[in-house]
Amino acid sequence: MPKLKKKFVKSVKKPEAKKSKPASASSEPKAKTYALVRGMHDILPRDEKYWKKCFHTAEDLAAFFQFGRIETPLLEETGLFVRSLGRGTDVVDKEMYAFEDKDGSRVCLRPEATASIARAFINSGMWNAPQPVKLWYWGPMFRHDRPQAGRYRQFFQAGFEVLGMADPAADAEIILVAFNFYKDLGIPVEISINSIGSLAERDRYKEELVNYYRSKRGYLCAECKARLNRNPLRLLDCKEKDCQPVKAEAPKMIDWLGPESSAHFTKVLEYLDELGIPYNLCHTLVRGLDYYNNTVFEVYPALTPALNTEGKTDEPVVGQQGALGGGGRYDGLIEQMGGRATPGLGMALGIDRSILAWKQHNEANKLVVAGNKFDIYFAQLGEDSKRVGLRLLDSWRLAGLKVGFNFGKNSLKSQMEIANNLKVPFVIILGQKEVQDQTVIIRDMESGVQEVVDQKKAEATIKKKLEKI
RNA sequence: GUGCCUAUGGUGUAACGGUCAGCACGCGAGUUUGUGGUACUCGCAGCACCGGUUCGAUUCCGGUUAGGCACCCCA
Repeated sequence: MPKLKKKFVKSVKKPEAKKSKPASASSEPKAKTYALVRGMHDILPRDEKYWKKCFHTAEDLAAFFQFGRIETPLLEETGLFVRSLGRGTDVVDKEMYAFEDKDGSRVCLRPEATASIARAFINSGMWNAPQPVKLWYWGPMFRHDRPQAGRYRQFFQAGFEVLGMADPAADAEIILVAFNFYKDLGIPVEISINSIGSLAERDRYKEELVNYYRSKRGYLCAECKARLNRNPLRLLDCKEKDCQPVKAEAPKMIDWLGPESSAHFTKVLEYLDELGIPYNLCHTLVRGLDYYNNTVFEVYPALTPALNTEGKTDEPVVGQQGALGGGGRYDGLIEQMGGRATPGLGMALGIDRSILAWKQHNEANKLVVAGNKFDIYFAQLGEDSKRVGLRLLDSWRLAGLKVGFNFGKNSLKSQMEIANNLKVPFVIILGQKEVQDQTVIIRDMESGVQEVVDQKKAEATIKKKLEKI
């Protein structure tokens, strides 16, 4: 019987409820909604704590290592990247958001920032500044790649560049900054490092590599056969099983370094040893941008131990294909871009990816990143207490207190609930009575003890109480 | 850009060729007209889109879009 009743009530109620709603769905078609443009993503408040922490970590590192902040435009002349990154690189050939501006000039959204920084260095005569010039940046980059987890068409990079310093100490310093970024965030990473020598050395090595691979042509996958002509260095990237033995025996770049490059690389590694930064010598690490020489490195998330404890099959860890960050030396870039010959190097950290890896690491290890913390919560009752309360809130803001509040709530109960969820130690309550008496109630959330305090003394009282915790 | 997989409320998920698409979290209101962590009640919110098969499709098929995986490349 009760069932029937319920049914009956519902069937009567529902249509009525629909009618009473402000002329909606039934009568008028819903307005069109817009989806995100492919490869774009919103960074939502729920992720704010991660982004904030990343930014502050980068900012703090920049401050300590004395990098000055630089922000270059998102829009640059297309030629800037064609010249610096090099024709034939995927970034330039396939992934640029390039278009014609209204005056017919060819512009594009920056796919990376190093080229812009080289331009800015030259444009603003930074070679006259005390050397080295150390710069850092934070901002979105654009590449028209196929989106995947941690791979967006608009993505954020934090980058650090050192211009005007050839000393291998600079290489070590840059790697140290990258390493510290992850260390400070608590993301375990591995550094892969290699030296690709000078242009001439690299050319000689390429020749040798091609010769070697030609002799093994029969064992190679189709893709590698194509790479042999198109981009020999990429042969070293091949993941095809059959090519692995060939790869293992392949000549190594470091054996083809001249004495200068070799000494430079050795010193970089010595620095890293001294710093205790773990690294993997990676003979197959070559980078996709033309401007690099000598030291190149990449940062990878250290594989978290698989979740095999509960009989789970070792599924691949998702979204960990790419490097979190990477960089290297580019001694020829400034000159190539029309400036005075200036050595340089830098690296970029992929923030979106790093946060993804960070979240995965936290999830695997049951770690939680703290969000906003409040010292106190302010609960109000009635219009008068909102009016007075807002004034009090603002005075507490000036006093440096972090106060939670929600004037959209009218019941004390719901405000207490919020305060409880925020885990604040104290709640300040202001009702009609307190407005008249010019007092407030201070409630200790743990003990439940409340005291009435003069409004003028509230700030001092709260501060004292907070100190005791 | 190539190949493959996936698509259920804001989130995580369940079920089904056919009576109101279930649950949890969340959010809102209340039980308590000035007091939190529990409990209960009520409410909010969904079958991505377009087409086909069918008496009937959220379920089957095709396409689109989006997401994911591998490749490619890189951050």
